[in-house]
Order: sequence, then structure tokens, then C-alpha cells
Amino acid sequence: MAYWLFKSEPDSWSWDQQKKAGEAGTEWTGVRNYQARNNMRAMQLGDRGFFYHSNEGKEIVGIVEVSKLAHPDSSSDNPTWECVDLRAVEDMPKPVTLVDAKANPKLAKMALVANSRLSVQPVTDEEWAEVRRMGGLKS
DNA sequence: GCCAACGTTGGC
DNA sequence: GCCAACGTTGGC
Repeated sequence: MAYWLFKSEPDSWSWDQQKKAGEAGTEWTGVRNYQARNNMRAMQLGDRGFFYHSNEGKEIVGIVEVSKLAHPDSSSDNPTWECVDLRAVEDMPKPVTLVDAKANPKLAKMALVANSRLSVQPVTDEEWAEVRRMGGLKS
């Protein structure tokens, strides 16, 4: 299984809204960046990801799961843009802030720290385990 | 609200 | 195919 990180501005789509979307989940629409799209194309059903609030909060607040493989983004007329569906899995008992991530040498190479612009990022097994530990979850 | 970093566009 | 100009993201 692969791990990922999804960024969202809580003003446009928050973790609370994601949780309210329930088991079926929702389309992760709006990505208009090739790297981010390619990451979504590479996802498998059941892959897990961190849900990150950008701008407001700047912290990882929950865990999501890929519930549908990449398909055309219904918010775009251009078939170039695709997205997966995501459903909320669990809360971070203790949200992991960007400041926390930056302060941890083990996460120095994490895309969240090293390439802040990318909205859908791969996460390594080591980073996954470390962030879960920091957030108060068992790995 | 500013601006650095990055991606994309378009003229040549 | 290079690169300057422009737009967007997102941390501060």
C-alpha cells in the first residue's frame, strides 16, 4: 500500500466536511497540476493519505482512504484533469502542525516540508509512521 | 497582505 | 526549444 498527502484550504473543503461525506466519500476535485494529477493516477484502492489544512491551521488533521480510482474530474470540462474519491478514516488525536514537521529531522525530506506547493504528494513508509506517531496514532 | 517559489504560457 | 512574463499557491 502506498501513502499520500492531500492539501485543502479549510475555507473551501475542510476535514469536517470530508467526514460528513461519510463512507461513500467524495471526489477530490479541483487539482490542476500535472504532478498532483499523476500522483492520483498512481493511487490504488485502499491507499491511505494524510489530510492537511493549508493556510488556516497548517496541520495534518486526519487520515483518508482512496475509495475510487482516478477518473475524470467532474468539476472540469477538460478530460486532462482527473481525480480520485476519498473517504475519511480517522482523526488525528493530536494534529501534526507544519512547524512540528519542520522541527523533526526525520521529516526533512518530506514533500510537505521540501516542496510546499504540491497539493497531492507521495509520503514514504517512514514518514507515514513518524507522522502517525507524532499525531498520537499507533502505526 | 506580502512575496518567494514554482508552474504554465506564449513570443521568438 | 528557450526563457521572460505572468498567475497561483501557501507560508509568514
